[in-house]
Amino acid sequence: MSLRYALLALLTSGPMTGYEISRRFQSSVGHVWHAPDSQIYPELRKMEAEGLVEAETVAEPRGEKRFYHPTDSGLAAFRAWMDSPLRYALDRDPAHLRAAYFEWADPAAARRSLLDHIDRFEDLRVQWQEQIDQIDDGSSPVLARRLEGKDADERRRVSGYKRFAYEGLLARADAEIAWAQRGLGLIDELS
Amino acid sequence: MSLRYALLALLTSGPMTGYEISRRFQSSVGHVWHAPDSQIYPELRKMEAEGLVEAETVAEPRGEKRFYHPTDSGLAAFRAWMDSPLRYALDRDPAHLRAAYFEWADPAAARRSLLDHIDRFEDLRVQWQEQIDQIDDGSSPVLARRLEGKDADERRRVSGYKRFAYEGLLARADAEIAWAQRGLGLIDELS
DNA sequence: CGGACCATGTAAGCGGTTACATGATTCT
DNA sequence: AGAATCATGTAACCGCTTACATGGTCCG
Repeated sequence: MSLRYALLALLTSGPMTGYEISRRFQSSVGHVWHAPDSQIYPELRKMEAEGLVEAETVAEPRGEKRFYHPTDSGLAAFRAWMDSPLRYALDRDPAHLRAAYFEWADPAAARRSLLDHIDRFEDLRVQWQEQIDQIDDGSSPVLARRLEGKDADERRRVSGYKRFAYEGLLARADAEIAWAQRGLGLIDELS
Repeated sequence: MSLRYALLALLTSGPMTGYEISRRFQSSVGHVWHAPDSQIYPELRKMEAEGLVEAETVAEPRGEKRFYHPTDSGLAAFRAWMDSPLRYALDRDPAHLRAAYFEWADPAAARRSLLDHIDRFEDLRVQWQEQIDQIDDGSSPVLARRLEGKDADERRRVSGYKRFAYEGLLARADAEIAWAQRGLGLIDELS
């Protein structure tokens, strides 16, 4: 149910075609709310049908393009969601589930699970750090558009919250890596 | 797809009736893989149909009870899962999604989101700490049954991995709380 | 001319959520 | 007698995954 809010969040940075949405989604808000194209396009249509977004057709050198933007009611829905209580997903964590029963795994396989865990979060860590660097040096196109025509205070707010979100992810990655590394030691100790 | 492995994990501690499974699930493996009764009972039937678990009917003072236990093929499936690569869920994190766009929220609502986040993880922290305490003082019935008839080395392994899993969750809770608290400061600073 | 990128999806299926439903037994 | 716990689900729905599909355009 948050997909539409993720899409609205993206569209508050400016009008975009469906394709731009799908690409920019991956490189920005998709880091906190993943969605494949096969979900994005149908959801956009539903949102259009419900009047949350609108497409404006603009003539282009060849063909024409449809630029989506949030409607007033879309912005209102987004703000209402921002002010509503959060709905958390229930805990479902395959890595910790498995770790709790490592006595049933081959020690080598248990080690592999933890090494995969470390790899995964190191990869994510790099991606998230890149996002933070882009926020800091202004090289994110979505954010740059979002900051256009804003005063210094608003810019600080907008960038500050993006940075804050990614810092949280980074801290999580560090915690996961540290945990998995402790686990490697534990396996050696116990097997 | 991990539900069945969570159920098998639970059943490796000893035979149980459906009802015992559903209760004990909540208080043990359910902490890392949540599932409601409405999912557990049908899944058990499917697993029975596929020969992963078997129920033994035992006469009781009044009526009779069906005690489920994993079959050899169930244990093999569980071990195979333990040794297979993990499948991670894609990132979908409503709290971080929202935090990244706090400039669209009323500052009071943003604060409330973060305070809810802190509450949630403090509650979870308490639950997880209780689990760790129960592991340490032997007061977890599921774990106690699991340790029956095992030698000291095996006991250390079984308890050690359970503890390790919960420690990871605890560290995560701490990180989430610290993050949200930083966020409260940030909101004050920026608004 | 061929490969990367632009552009936009459909369809089947499943895992999970939510709401609802029922009746027996044990405890106070 | 009434509440809590035992005991076991069904049904509708939906968000999401996976696999597949198609054709245009730009660049080297």
